[in-house]
Amino acid sequence: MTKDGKKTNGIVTLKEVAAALGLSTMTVSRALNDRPNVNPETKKRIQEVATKMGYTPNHVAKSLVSNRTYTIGVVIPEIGHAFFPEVVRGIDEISSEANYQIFLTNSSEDFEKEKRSIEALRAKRVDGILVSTSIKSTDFSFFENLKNTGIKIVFFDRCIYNLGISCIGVNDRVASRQITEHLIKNGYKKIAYLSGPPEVTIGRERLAGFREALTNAGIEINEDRIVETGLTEIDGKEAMNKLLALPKQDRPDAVATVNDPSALGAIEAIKEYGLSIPEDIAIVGFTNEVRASIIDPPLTTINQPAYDVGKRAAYKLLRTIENENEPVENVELIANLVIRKSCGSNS
Amino acid sequence: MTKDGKKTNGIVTLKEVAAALGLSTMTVSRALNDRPNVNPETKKRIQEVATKMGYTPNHVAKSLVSNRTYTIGVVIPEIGHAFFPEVVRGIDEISSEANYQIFLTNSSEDFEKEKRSIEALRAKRVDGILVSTSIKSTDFSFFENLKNTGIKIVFFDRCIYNLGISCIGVNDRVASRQITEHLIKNGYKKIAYLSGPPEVTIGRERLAGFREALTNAGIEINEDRIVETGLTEIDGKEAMNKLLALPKQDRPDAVATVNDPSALGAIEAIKEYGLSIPEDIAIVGFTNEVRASIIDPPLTTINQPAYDVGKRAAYKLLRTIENENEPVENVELIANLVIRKSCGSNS
DNA sequence: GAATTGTATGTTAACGATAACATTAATCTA
DNA sequence: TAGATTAATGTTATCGTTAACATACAATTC
Repeated sequence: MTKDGKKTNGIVTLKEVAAALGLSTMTVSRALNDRPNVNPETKKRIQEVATKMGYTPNHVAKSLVSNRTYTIGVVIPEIGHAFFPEVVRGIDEISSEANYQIFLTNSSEDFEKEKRSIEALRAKRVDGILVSTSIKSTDFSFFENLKNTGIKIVFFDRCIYNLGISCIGVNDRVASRQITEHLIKNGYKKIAYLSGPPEVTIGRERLAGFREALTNAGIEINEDRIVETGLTEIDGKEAMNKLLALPKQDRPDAVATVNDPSALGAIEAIKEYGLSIPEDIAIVGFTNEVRASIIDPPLTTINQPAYDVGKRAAYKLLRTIENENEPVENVELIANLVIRKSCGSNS
Repeated sequence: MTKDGKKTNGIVTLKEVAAALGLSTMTVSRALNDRPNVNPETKKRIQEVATKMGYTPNHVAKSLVSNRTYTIGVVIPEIGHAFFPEVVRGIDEISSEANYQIFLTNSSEDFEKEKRSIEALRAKRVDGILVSTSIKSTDFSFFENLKNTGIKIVFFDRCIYNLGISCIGVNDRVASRQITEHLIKNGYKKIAYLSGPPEVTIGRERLAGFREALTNAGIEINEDRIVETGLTEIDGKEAMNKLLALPKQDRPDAVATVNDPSALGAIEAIKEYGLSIPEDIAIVGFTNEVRASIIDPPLTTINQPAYDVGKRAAYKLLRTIENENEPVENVELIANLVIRKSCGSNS
């Protein structure tokens, strides 16, 4: 409290600025927000005093009036996967330009944490949410209910379809088919697949692309060579060890994987087993994360435009927020094949 | 508008729940916040109706009353550096446990963007800010003024000292000295250094550690072999090329670097120049990011406990927010030497 | 010069929630 | 059984800002 009985917690309010000037708060508000009908001289005086007093507008109060927070929530499943920080970089790029702040939450692939985070974001009245689902997000009704509360949502990378929610992803299925076709072109026949969890779109789509490639090439699919596993290095290593334990005639001569981390884990397993890449077993990844180009041998993979996914997703969400009639759409960005040595190509 | 003239934007308020029950908002508020003096039966009825109506508390309004947002701002200089996502993971871990949300902003090493972000965070009335400064954050008075506004701040990794602001970092100087000593122990004499920008603590401290090691060992410091450069791969490559262009007798037999990315860039330069590592030139990094262990040859480096830095920084900030008398402190976490092949050791 | 228009400013109510105080009815105390 | 206590609920004011309406006065119009 000051001596005249007014409270001061150090943060200057409009009212205090107004009192210092002998004006009403409304006039001060108008001046600081560049509204019309303020005497230019008054305005200048107000701005000077406001600056001198260290006034910062209180967006909490503004939000309460305007029902807009200029804040979006970003829900990612694993910040430790190099793909996601790049996506976040893209999201930040677009949203900071538009003067939105982002709440980042990391679910660590835990659906319960994901749900709690989203509840908290709702309570904080974010204007919209960008979501990449965890591998355990199997209860679609949660997102359906969420959507029915009226909050704007855009999925990215890992989407749930048929909910009337936009999705920004990559052409997973086609890219997966292409990289598999590349292995086939290089002469491999006994091609195995380290598949991601079927609960997420990327898991299903990439596996589907793999199957398409084999089927199109008339190669019979040996289900024993398709190993369902997780998305981490450790998962990849474990799954590869299972394949290496197969009888020699069943062992694959090439392996396609759901993503780079699992490919890196598989490479470790193959090396430890004493086999060489690509001579004994060829391998390809999916993501093109930072390690792909420097691993020995360099990993043939699919380049996923993570930064662009982030930009596009943020852009779509902002449009959905600001435009009542923004249509729901499914965007597939192009992920292209990056040929290195691990697949037996010599380029 | 509904037929009885009340507005509904889809989001249910306390007042609406109260009206539906024929109670006052206060009773409903008490019931939903588990306050005493509510009839257990009434409480149960209120909770049921609130759930049925899909009520979510409005934290914006709560914040206006309580003057607390349960929100912290995180300002990082480059989300593309693998170190920072790990730090963010640690921050998220602690803050989500304590029911705080984090605003993430990426300055891209741009001081102006950093300042704008911090202003925005202030306007959003975050309870505190975690900052790792950009390499261009040279105007210390900005942070001094910021601190004087009363907002709680904790620096991490890249700090500014003597401002009365806590800092959670690692023992950069000592670790840098140790890794240089390791090179000396391995018999190298003409040791060069790719130094980071002197504007950030890590740049100054690590260089100081390097100098200490040479001085302690009685090795004269050749200033031509200390190249000031940035923190990225490209910077490292450029700087290394300068060293490679020195007359042969001046060329270093070993290189220490400010961080792993610059070491990786330098490795590229050395390889392209046709020299081999560590036979012709040994090299060491600093960070122990994901690529360090899989590059050829594996990179000897300093393991920086990024995740722990994030946890400790978040913890310190929350304590500073919630405890009026929390002391200012400088915490140095221990970063330890990780010996691999690039330094000429055979372990 | 009365009526009109426009400019600069002020007043009141509202956003959604809670703190602080007020009321009512039931229960206890001596 | 009067008076005090407690439990359950309600009323009012407030957080910082802005929308909507209100006022005062100067400048313009006919």
